Parts: sequence; C-alpha cells; structure tokens
Amino acid sequence: MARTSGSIGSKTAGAIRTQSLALFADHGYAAVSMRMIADAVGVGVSALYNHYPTKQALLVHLLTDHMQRLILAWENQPTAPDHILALEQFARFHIRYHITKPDEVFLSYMELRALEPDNFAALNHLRNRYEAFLTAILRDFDLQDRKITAMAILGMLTGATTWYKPGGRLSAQEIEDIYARLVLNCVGITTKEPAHV
Amino acid sequence: MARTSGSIGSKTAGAIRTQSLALFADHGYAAVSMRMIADAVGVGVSALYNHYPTKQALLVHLLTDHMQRLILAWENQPTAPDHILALEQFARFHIRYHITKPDEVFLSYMELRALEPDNFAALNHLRNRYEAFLTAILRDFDLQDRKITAMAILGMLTGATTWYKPGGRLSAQEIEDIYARLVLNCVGITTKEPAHV
DNA sequence: TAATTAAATGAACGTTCGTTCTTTTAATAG
DNA sequence: CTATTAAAAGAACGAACGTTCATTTAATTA
Repeated sequence: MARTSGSIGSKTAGAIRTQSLALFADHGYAAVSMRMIADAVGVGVSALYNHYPTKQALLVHLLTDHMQRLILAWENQPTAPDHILALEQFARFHIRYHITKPDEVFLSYMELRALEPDNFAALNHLRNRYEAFLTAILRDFDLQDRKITAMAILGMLTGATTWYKPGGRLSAQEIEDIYARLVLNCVGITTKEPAHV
Repeated sequence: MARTSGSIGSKTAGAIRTQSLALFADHGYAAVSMRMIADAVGVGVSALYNHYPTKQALLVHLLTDHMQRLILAWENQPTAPDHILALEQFARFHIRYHITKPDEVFLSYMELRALEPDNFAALNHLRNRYEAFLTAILRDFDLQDRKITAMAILGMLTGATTWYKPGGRLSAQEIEDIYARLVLNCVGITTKEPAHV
C-alpha cells in the first residue's frame, strides 16, 4: 500500500519496458492489458502510470527507441569500398541486428497499426529512413526494379526473425552467411564465397 | 426487434466473413470487437451468434478456409517438367495468389498467436503442408541450406502483400515477373529471361 | 393456411479494460 | 533531522468487452 523498500524509479521503468516488449511481441499490443504488464513487472497497475502516462505512450517509446537504435547502429558501420561489399555488409548487419532483437523487430513491423495517426507518421518516417539505406546501395546495381528488389530483400531478411531461435540447428553466424549469399544471388552476384564483413 | 425483411442466413454469414476478415486484417483480432463487426455488417451484435458460436470460431473459420483454398489451388496446378520450372511456377503461383488476397494472408501469418492451442495446432499443420511444397521442389537444387532457403523465399514472396496495392505503379503481372526472377536468382539460376508459367 | 423453423432484435449478464485518485512510505535534499 | 519528493499501493471510475436470453417476426415447410 505504499512505496516498497529498495524501489528505484529507473529500475522499474526498465522492467516495464522489458516486460511489456515481451508481452506485446507475444500476444500483440491490443491483447495485452496493463494488469498483465504490472503482474510481469511485479508491481501494482497504478505504479505503471508513474513512468508512462498511457499504454500508447509505452508502445510509442518502445518502437521509436528501437528504430533510433537501429538507424544509429547502421550509421556507425564503416563505409564499404564498393557497392557489392556494401550490399553484403547491409545484409549481414540487418540479419545480425535483427535476430538478436526479435521482439523489437516483430513489434516494429506489426504494431504500427496500433498507433494513433501522429505517432504512426513519426514511426513511418523512421522506417523509411532505414529502408532508404538499402535503396541507396541498390542504386549502383543493374536491376529490373529497385524498389521492389529492396522490399523483397528486406522481406527475406526480416522474415528470419519469425523462425530464428537461439540455440537452434544453425548458429547466428551460419545464418548470416547463408542470407548474405542469398541476397547477393538475388541481385545477380554469384561469387562462390562472399567475403565476411 | 425481430427478423428483418429479406434476411437470409447465408447472405449474412457471408457478410460476417467478409467484414470480419477486413477488420481483423486492419486492426488485429484482439483489437476488433464483435460490436464493430456487427456494425460493419449492418446487424445487431447478437445476430452474429446465429452464425458463429464465438469470436474465436469465426477467426478459426477464416484461417482454415484460407489455408485449405491455398493448398487446393496449388494442388490443382499442372506438374512442371523440371525442377527449375517448378520453382518458377511456385514463385509465380504464390505471388499471384497472395497479392489478390492480402487480408487472408496477413491474417494467416499474424494471428496464429490469437488461436487457442488446439486451433493453433490444426492451422500450423496446414501451413506446414503448404511450406512442404516448396521444400520438396528445393530438394533438386544444390543449396547451402534448404530449410533456410525455403524460409527466405517464402519471406520474400509473402512480404509482397505488405506493400502491394492494386492500381499501383506496377501491375500484378509485372510484380510476378520480377519476383520470379529474384527467386530464381536466389538459388543460383541466372537465366536472363525466365519463362512465363 | 397453419405450424415450424430461421434470423434478427435489444436488454442485460458478469468481466475486464485503461485510467484516476487518495493514501502510505521509502529515498533524497537542505 | 526535517522537509520534500518519488514510488508504490489499492480501491474505484465509467466504458467496453464477449456472450446469453427472451421475444418478435420473416421465411419455409407440411
């Protein structure tokens, strides 16, 4: 009925993010109640509102946080010497980053529809920024259709998060290798052994 | 307050399927209420229960119906003369079928998690049956990893439904052509102009 | 035409939802 | 040490949820 011993706001806020992310990814935003989140955190429902004003604000924070981190991570990658290596680098980066954060990815691709208009626009803008990285790389290739090729590649890569589970038959490195080859094949580069970037 | 003039059960049942499919695809199963569906159909809430016993039963019917049609449609395709043409045929079939039914596809890939365990198992079984068609075709190719290649191809193809809108820049036929080429490239077949199946 | 069945109504059920409020107490600042 | 703030509790709010039920009337069958 009162503040609990040892409680620190930032700790609880972090737990709220972690638990709500997992729950949203598992059941979908609409199917998760604030009470479910509170139970997972180990706290009363009303305590959640000390950290996030609404359920929607919590979702918005999770999504923008993920997209900003993703964009930043790519921008910190070294510049590749040519367009073929750049594409391979992107494929490897995307797979590597995404299979380690399956919940964030799933949420980002699935729950944009749960956002109110303004929030949706902001998130969509971030997603377009990231996708532009790939289309820029593809500009140096001779393709039937650049936009569709970009969408096809992103679909292929992102789809990996729907079935990848750590500790499965293949290591993350092996999966990265296989996908890198598949992506290069897609755009007509059939080098037998792509370089590991 | 009573049966309305001109009301026929099968008509209403069809409208329930059509409207609930669109609503579920747009907002997600959990975010759609029976009242929303009833409003879209133009009927009171309780009338829905003359046709489906629960909300879950309605979802199950939509999903199983879609998967059964999909499997049947593929089984009715003619047998291709060789494995390369078979893969191209599958890619074209999958794209063609899926971009004409974006709502069903989206629902089938997204709302399996909304199913109760028994229903989930049944649907998963149907999905595995369909995916087995592709892995069987890939058995005749020399691949780094057949299972992953199958998942990558399905991800790439199915992803098309997330952005394709009728009346866009490209026709369905052009999209089919582009994806067919991308899929063949993926498995190392770089024929400049794939046959149209 | 009379009896039966099918289709829809609107009110109501108990539950759960997101959120707010008051109160209590731990952590922190002066 | 005292005052203040931060973090939690638990009860309560009206609204919306899936579902049920008794009732009414159209369509169908005998």
